[in-house]
Amino acid sequence: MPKSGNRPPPPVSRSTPSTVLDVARLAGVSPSTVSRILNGTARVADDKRQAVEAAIVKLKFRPNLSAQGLRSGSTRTIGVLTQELESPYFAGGTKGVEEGLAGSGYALMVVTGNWSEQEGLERAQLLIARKVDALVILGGSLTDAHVAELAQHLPTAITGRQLIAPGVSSFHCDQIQGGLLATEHLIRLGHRHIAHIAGAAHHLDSKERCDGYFLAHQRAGLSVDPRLIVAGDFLEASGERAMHQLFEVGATFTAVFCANDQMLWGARRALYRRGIRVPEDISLVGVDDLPQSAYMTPPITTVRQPIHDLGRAAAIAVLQALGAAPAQTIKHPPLELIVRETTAPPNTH
Amino acid sequence: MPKSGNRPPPPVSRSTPSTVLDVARLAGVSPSTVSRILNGTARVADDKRQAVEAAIVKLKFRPNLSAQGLRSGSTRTIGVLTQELESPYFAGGTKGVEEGLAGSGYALMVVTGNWSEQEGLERAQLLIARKVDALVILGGSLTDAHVAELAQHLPTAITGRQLIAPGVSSFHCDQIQGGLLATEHLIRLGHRHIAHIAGAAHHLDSKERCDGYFLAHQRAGLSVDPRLIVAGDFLEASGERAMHQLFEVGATFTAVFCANDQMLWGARRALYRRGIRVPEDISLVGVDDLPQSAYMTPPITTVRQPIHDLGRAAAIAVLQALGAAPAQTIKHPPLELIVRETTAPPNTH
DNA sequence: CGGAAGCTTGAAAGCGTTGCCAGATCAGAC
DNA sequence: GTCTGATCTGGCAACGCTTTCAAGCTTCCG
Repeated sequence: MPKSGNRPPPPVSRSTPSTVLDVARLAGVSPSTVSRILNGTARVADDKRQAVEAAIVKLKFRPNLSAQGLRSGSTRTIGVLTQELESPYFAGGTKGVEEGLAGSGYALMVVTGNWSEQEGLERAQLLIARKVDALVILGGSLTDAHVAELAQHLPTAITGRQLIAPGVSSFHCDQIQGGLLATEHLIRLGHRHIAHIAGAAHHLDSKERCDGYFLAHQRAGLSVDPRLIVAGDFLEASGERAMHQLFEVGATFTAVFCANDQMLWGARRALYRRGIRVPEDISLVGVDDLPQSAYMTPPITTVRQPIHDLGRAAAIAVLQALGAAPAQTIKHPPLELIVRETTAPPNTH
Repeated sequence: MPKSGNRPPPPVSRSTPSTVLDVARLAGVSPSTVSRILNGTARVADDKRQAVEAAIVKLKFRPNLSAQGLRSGSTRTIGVLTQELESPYFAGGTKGVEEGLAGSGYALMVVTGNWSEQEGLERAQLLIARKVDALVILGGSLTDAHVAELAQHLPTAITGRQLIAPGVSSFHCDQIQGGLLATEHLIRLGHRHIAHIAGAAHHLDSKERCDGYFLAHQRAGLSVDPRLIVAGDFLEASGERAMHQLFEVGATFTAVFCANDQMLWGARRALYRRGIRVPEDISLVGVDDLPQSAYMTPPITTVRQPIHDLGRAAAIAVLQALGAAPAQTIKHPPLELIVRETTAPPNTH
């Protein structure tokens, strides 16, 4: 049993921080002048400015954000609703938001919705109760209506879907295209029996990627064996389960398109368990290009999702809505197929 | 080029939220009474309480946190200093903190130090400037002195090191033990030439794990070839580099203890590139047991770090310091070896 | 029946900041 | 020398909330 933390830390005395009034007194000016210098609201004589700046340094003065918030109504905080901190995909999005906010003076308040509509909504409302200045929603279990309703309270940006509503910016990649890219790659390699492990049933992304899968087949004049499509929930375990299922139905296939990398990892483990080689026996393509995918064995072929850029774009969009960033159109890169080593021509023994 | 976000969202009008005064007026009482009901500060007659509660619901009243913060000095926010949002290890810690805070009414403000002492310190100070009520530091590039100095301003908890200082709780697992567990496992399997890919040079964890590695050898009466120790920085790329280096020096080894899983992933890719089998030719052990490690091929043998529990413990500790959680000793599980499939007896061909 | 004690309630001050308004200062023009 | 206008500065109120203080009311005891 580790013993750390078993004894309470010794208490400590903390000094009261200084206020504008302290600074004003030390500099021999009024609080208003200090405020003006702090915010650049008006011209101030050079000697006073210097006196004030010296006093600020001397007293280590930092404006009280609660007071500023109360006065101005702005907390200089952006709320982020994500699904799960440990999901590499959403972590990437959150990081993108952080990057987009860098240097803006805005801080991040992160809450998680745990993939649940109910919980996501509650947490988002918590964020609003805390008076965050804007909301960034990453992906989503929330309905469009909910998002629109939240956006009535504050500027909102959402990634992973297209949503036209007052006060909301949305950033989204066409996931049909993602399914298309992945499946066409497989078809081009010569695969004719391609299975699909789909994402969570009610998610738009799942549907779109599946549509892309069908579209690729259609364009190639290929038909799809419906037994080759099995549902997952975007998590590793479901991918593993799905892969085993695929073998149980007994349909033949030489490749699998997984609706995301995490499910692909699970599927890959199922294959490993069964002693089936990748890509010699079965090819695998995923979606997302999570950081770990490049380090899997073999490294994974996948459709890169610009999740970083989407997060950054969302951050910049709300900053713009807040007047804290120059208005200009925000771009992000498109989906891109990253060919690594889980795909090869089918094994025609 | 995706077109999302190219047009600014339509503006929206937002109504002003209601205040205690509105509630008081509607309920026919004074603001003081409303406050008393909100905070349970004093007994209030039942009829007034009901009137106030009805008014709160009717007006959808939510207390303004900035005002509360200004008045009471508490923002009901805990600052978390992490290294990097996308690191699965630190994401796990952050999640632990979130769990520990669940239901406490405190929210999370996360900043990242990017592995840098300088940046970490700046971000922590930002958190303090924002008047977070307490600080949780995950792992760390900060010196003990810095942490102690931060703790003068607010209750602080830190994971990943033992630190006795006024106002700080620390939660830590003995990493010598970690190195020992991993290396002894290898020795027990029969390995006699074990390489070590060490972590970032100035990190205590790196040193301790390396010490454990030596200790295990010493206990088994084995000597260590110093050429078998090569430094990394805890990131995947460094593990890959280190593994190639190991082959270049020409010393023989049949197993590698990697100071964390991420470097192990890199090392494993180097092995894959060289066509060397795991675990038949080379055994691999890591530390952390990141979620992805179980899905690598083959699944990774590693020393599980209870990072979740450490984060949760840290959260509870600061809650206690804040008087928001019952005082009791906080426990967390010890390090544990998870034997999966990257280790086997050495190949004695 | 008077007064002490206890309970509930309202008035008001103030947390630290900002922004309006008005006063002060100064330069320049007549 | 006086007046106008521009420029700079201080006073003061207010943001929404909590909390102290004291007043009003009830109850109970002598």
